[in-house]
Amino acid sequence: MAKGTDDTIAVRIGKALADRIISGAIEPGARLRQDHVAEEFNTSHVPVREAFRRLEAQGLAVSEPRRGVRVAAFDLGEVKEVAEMRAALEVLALRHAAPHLTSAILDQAEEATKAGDKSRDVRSWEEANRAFHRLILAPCGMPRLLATIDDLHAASARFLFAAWRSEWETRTDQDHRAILTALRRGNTESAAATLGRHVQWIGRKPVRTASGATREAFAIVG
Amino acid sequence: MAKGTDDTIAVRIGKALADRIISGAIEPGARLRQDHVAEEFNTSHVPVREAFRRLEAQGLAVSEPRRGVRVAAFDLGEVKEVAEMRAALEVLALRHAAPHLTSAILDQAEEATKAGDKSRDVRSWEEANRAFHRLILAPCGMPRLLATIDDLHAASARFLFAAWRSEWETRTDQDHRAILTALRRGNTESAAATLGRHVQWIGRKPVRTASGATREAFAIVG
DNA sequence: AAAGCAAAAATTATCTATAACTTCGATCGA
DNA sequence: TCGATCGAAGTTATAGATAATTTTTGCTTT
Repeated sequence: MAKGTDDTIAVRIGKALADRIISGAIEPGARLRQDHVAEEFNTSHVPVREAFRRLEAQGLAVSEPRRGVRVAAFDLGEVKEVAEMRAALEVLALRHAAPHLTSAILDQAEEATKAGDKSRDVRSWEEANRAFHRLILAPCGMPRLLATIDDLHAASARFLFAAWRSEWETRTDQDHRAILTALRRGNTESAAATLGRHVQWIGRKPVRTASGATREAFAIVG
Repeated sequence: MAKGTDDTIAVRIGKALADRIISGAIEPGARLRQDHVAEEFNTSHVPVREAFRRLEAQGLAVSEPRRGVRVAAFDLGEVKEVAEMRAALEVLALRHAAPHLTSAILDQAEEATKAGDKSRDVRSWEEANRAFHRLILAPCGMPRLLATIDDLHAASARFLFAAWRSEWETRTDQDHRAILTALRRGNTESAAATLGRHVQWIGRKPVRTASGATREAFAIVG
């Protein structure tokens, strides 16, 4: 992944912090102190503050005036919300992308699906899954829509990593295959319907908490 | 409208600039120079830069590293894109809001519709229209969805003001009435379908350019 | 003239310094 | 002992200064 050595320090810090928040390296609710972050990245706090504004817009951090910014908390409600927004927007994107999909693109998407099925950890599964979605949606040529979907994918990944912190069992993704088959046949509506259902599937999984009790964890698995 | 005297200078500048960009007071493509803005608002450029990041996230400005930020340009393609995103997301919001709609809310929405029909200028029509949509969608209780819709409304308003800079003819909004009637009857699907069509209606209007020629202007009118 | 180049001016991005506000803890009084 | 108040430490927000880059301008050359 290009680390973008040419973009501004603020952007670099923003990406680094986003990565940590998504991966769960920083806990929801944790305070992000500008001087500390600045010191870590060997900068002043000015670019750090700009990075915070970006994270805020992505919904990864929340800021209260004069009281600093913290990593955004989330709950089942937000997981559902993101799932439904993704369903609505990805279906829209797919309808516009479909006429521009080539068999080369669909082959790449199939490769991504296979890579996902082979993944032994969440992180690489998420990467493959995201690649699949991006491949079949990007040809829609709607930049604003794609940017919004990207932010939603970032949120989804966060939910996923929070629930499946370490354990992951390989599974074959039938939905992806069904979507590709429909697209190859030119049956856009069927592909869109499957995609819409697919991204709203919310996986559940019992998780041990620090106190030893078990609770249910939720995440979008698609 | 609350000017939010308690929020940070960066937020205040962001709102003020957003207002100017939306109203067309600053042309698409115009450069936003941080020192000039800072001087105008009697501040340093640090909060100005933070405001720029916000505008960037909203899609109202674009920034190139080391080369400053300019007011975002837009074309018919983006108007269509925003219209379709609004259709997808507002329909989603309405489906969730419908069970929580009270007749008090619907009465307020009807008032907003009447205010829109009476409006003699674009600005007040836009305000009434936005109020209508917000009233019937807010009860969905999905903050992320509502925030995204708000940004799309800002973009819509910009397109509208660009096309209908001054002239405006009053018109009665049958769609709004049909939506309210369906909602009062508890027919959510019918209301959603009408809303989805409604926000995708793109108005066209001949406009004289500076060079004297006429071109077509486009905007979402709903 | 037109194109290319170079120095000057303007502008962005960052750093250091300062002021204002919050938070936390200790002390005092009921 | 509990609660409130005051003060110190920590943190955020903004200002002012500096370095680096881009844009502009004017000159030179073809």
